[in-house]
Amino acid sequence: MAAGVDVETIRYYEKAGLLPSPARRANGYRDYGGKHLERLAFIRHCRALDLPLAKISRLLELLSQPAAACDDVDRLVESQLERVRIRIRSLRALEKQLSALRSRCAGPQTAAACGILHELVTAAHRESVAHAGEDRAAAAPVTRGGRRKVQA
Amino acid sequence: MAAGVDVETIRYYEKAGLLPSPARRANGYRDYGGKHLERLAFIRHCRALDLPLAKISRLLELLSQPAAACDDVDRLVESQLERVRIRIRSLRALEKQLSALRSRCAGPQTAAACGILHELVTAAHRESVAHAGEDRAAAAPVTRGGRRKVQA
DNA sequence: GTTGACATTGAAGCGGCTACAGGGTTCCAA
DNA sequence: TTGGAACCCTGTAGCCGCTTCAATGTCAAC
Repeated sequence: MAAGVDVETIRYYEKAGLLPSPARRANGYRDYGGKHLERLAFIRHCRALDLPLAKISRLLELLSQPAAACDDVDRLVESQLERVRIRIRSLRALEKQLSALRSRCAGPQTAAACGILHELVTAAHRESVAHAGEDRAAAAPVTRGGRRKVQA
Repeated sequence: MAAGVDVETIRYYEKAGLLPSPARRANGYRDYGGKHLERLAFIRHCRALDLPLAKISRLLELLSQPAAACDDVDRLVESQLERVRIRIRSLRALEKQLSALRSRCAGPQTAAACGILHELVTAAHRESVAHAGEDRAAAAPVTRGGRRKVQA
């Protein structure tokens, strides 16, 4: 029975402690049983939901302790959902910018006349000026322990 | 003038060949000039558009060759836009799944009774069965050179 | 002179695989 | 029977775009 998962990925999970090491055949080949495959399917399903391996690990732990409380399962799903929504919002903003950018293209040009390149440069410039203003404003109240930035 | 970019990130760009090494002061400190800052701002703006460094590198190259043709600038933006749209679609599907999953939560439970965990396990199982069917179907015509999957 | 916040370098770590080198095994066909 | 393809093994390094760390140097303020 094929599991539909790349071998290297499985071995990676094994090394990472998400899958127990399977029994070996006489020749040293791994021998996966039903339990392994179910566990693997569970992992892949969770990965398809973009859960990080660390959280999946936690879920697997809970699965093996039926009496444990499951409050953080809900929290985990909730926070994952929130992450996904945030990512969608930022990608939508990105999409807007990129399609605006695309509309700057006026057909084959030289680099010097390229509307897209031109827009990228001026947008970058605008932003860097805005940043400088921000920093000047933020510098006044306290010298808080933010990460260091660069001087020119 | 602060550039709003983490120092380590800048050095990373320098090592990666995206930024030229700046002049040094007597004590060895880096001395950034206007050109550097502009170039840095350009890079950060492109990164904000989620362009990979390799593509940004290509754009910078074009910027320094005003006479070059800029056809691939358009293609680059286009393909980036396509990537973003695909990602949005898949994240929306994800959002759906996650919010369906969340609705399975019936308040504090033990792990054994947790609706979410339960759903995860059965969904994973369904999928693994579907996969097995797929593979059986795909195995018939030709043994094409796909990546190897696991046996149980 | 001592503290504290900056700067420098190089190397390692993150996540989640993916690829590759250098071998062994199994199976099928010529 | 031999040869080649297609699988398996182990171990290590690479990918991206940073981030973090350790060990050291420099500089301004108190």
